[in-house]
Amino acid sequence: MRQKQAMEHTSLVVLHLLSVADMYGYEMIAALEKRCDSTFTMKEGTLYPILRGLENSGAVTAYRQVSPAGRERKYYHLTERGRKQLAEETRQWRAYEGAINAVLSMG
Amino acid sequence: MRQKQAMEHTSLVVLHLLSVADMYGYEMIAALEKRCDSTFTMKEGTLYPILRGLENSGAVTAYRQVSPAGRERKYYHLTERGRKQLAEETRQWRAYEGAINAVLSMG
DNA sequence: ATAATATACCTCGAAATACAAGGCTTGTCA
DNA sequence: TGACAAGCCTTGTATTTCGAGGTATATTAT
Repeated sequence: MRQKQAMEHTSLVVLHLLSVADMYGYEMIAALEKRCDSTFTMKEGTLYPILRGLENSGAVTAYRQVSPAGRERKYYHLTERGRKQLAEETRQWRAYEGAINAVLSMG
Repeated sequence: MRQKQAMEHTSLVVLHLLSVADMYGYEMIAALEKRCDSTFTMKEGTLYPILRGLENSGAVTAYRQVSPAGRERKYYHLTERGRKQLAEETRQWRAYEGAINAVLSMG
């Protein structure tokens, strides 16, 4: 049975995070966990393939940087193309949300 | 490529429709199309397996009835168990919606 | 010094979901 | 008669997510 916690709109969320600041994978997972009060948790097995896809499609670029602590991190940066994709996915989310709520308000 | 119109929360929507009135499959598709202004369209290949699952799990019961026009229709009726499932799925939808919007309001 | 834990990245395979594309039957209308 | 709408259904495929691993380095506890 698939988890009910399923993320479903992963790329939208990832793109939005990167519109705020460049981030690395592990950081995104922590940021999400905090921001949505553990309503869902993005799993690494979900995130990293998504990031690779976004990189391949040109929505993000990546660069490696060593933290003060000495660990290497892979930062992702949103491109102009990525911003357009974010705008489009946000629009689609609003439409989807509105449609579900329209149905739920029936009766 | 999977459609962007994906329904994702099919059972929630179906359960809610049936909380308003007993309905048959074809009718649900038309009702949804109308209610959410064609934002998404539930496909038959999606709906009928869902209905079968809900029936198997006891969330709905089904009965056949012949319309005035003479065509046979399979009506679905929401059970008490189905109402509980609807309440739970609605709660989860609200949480999910809130969490996504919390992330989108960052920055 | 050594063990354990946290940070940080990644991959593979299984399970779930939705849809396209069909099929079947009966009724209506030209 | 033929075409189309109503109405139900199934199979195969593509996609998505996640569980469960693996690897490596730095910190902390023992």
